Amino acid sequence: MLTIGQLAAYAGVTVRAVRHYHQIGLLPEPDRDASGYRRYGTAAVLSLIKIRTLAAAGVPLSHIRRMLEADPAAFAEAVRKIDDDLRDEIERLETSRRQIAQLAAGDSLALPPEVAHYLDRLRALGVSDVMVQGERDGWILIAARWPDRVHEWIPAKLAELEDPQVSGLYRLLSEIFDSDTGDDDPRLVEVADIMAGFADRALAAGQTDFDEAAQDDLPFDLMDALAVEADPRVRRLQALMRKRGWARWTRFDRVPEKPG
Amino acid sequence: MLTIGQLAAYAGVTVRAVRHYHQIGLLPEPDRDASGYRRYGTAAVLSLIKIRTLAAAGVPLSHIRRMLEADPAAFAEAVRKIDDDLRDEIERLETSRRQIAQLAAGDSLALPPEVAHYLDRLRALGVSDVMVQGERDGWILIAARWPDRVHEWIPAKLAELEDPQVSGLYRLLSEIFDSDTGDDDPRLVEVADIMAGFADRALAAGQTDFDEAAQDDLPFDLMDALAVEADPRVRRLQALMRKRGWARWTRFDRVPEKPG
DNA sequence: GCTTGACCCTGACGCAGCGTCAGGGCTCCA
DNA sequence: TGGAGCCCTGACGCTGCGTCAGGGTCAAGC
Repeated sequence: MLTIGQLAAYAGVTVRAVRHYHQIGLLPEPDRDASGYRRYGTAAVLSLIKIRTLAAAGVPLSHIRRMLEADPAAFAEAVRKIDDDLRDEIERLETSRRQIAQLAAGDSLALPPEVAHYLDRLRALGVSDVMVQGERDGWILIAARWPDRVHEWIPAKLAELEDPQVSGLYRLLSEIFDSDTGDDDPRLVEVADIMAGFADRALAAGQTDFDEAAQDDLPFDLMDALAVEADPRVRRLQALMRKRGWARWTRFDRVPEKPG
Repeated sequence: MLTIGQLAAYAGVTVRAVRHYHQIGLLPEPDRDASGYRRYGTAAVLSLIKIRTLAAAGVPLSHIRRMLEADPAAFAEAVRKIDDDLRDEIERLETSRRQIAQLAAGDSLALPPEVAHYLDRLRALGVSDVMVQGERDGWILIAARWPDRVHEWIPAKLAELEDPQVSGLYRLLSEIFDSDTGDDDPRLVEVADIMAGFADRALAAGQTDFDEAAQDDLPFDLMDALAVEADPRVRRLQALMRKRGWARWTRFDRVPEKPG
């Protein structure tokens, strides 16, 4: 006859676990000896080993109870379900691991790798760190809203960067935001003119690279707010754009709003 | 400005989760509007998306807090550790899954597949179901004690079964246990003579197939008890073996005890 | 102006599977 | 005879929220 400590050691579990199994009725309470100690026989050892085996495989204790008293067919069925759950869980963890791996580089926290590449390209074109960080935050908002569509949009954005006018615009914005001027900086008007030009041309070409998904205004509202928080002169830019017939600021070079 | 519901929906978490993050200080409490509702800005959206990304990867919330305020080097280090943990966890689950797969067949619950094969061989030799089940339970005890060594011992046991005397002994035992005789069944003496013969020969040949590991008596004590519980006539067999100089019953054909 | 439904608030308990005291008794060995 | 190392019960703690309970608020339609 074994004590609870010997039983637990034999089965490779803790004493506390055995008592827990008693408490929830998974393992029957054995008889006590003269001093009130629990004493276990072989049946308990075998049961406990089976319980440990299933529990180690991640089977919930409530299922284990049912499995141990089930007939072979029901048992096999339960095993199949557990195996399916395990497969799903492994898959989930592997997905997490891939995301975590990308996350190692600072930029890609919560961002797919294509976006990180796009940000690198911006940096290479001479866009300032502050602006790249703003772009990154914007893409985090986009990726959270349309995680599956980012990989469609990024190539178009990368292609746009090949246009010297576009990259020039980004650099010009960088310079403005890096400088300490006020709302009266004349370069703001210059920027608005360029941007309105892009937007007009895109509209004429029927170009809608953020397409129907962009019906949802919220992400763009947030991005506008983000931009204003990053630099208050953006508010002036928004006003200038409105005067030129464009409602939002962040969406201007993505999907044109109907002028008005 | 977003309400808590809008914020949660945007980040893909529940409202309750957001409130929980406030409670543990992971996400700062925002300002309230006139009616006491929480109102969130873009910073909260970005934070929450990052938190969700890390949490979905299984990072404990307590770590997330530290990570979000860590410098890039410490962050990268933390990410590496998380990745290691994920790898270990995946490994563990895959091991579980392999065990679970074996467990689909009734016999192999808590048993390695070689043992299941050994049990099948016993059945094929005409050993009764009851005896095979007894053997199975014995091997569960063995496998729990020396999980790494079972695969060394099983081939020797399989080889022994090739000896017609051994398989004959198993069948004889099967017949006895299947019949309804008492302690005076003369076949018990026959069995004891055969077993003692095996034990003597094994001792002479210096054969110790359970070797030093078997210093630990407990598993064999349990197996003896198991056998007695399965059939009380085993007690008679034990007595007969003792008269022939062998202390235990279940270990007789595994490692010979020093006669005494 | 009033209702209705969908939000929001705080506070509190529940869940799984034990770990970990606290405060006591038993046993065995030197 | 004393101390180490077992055993006992009872109770709280941990994670990451889900889920009431018992309220107030807001926007829309009547």
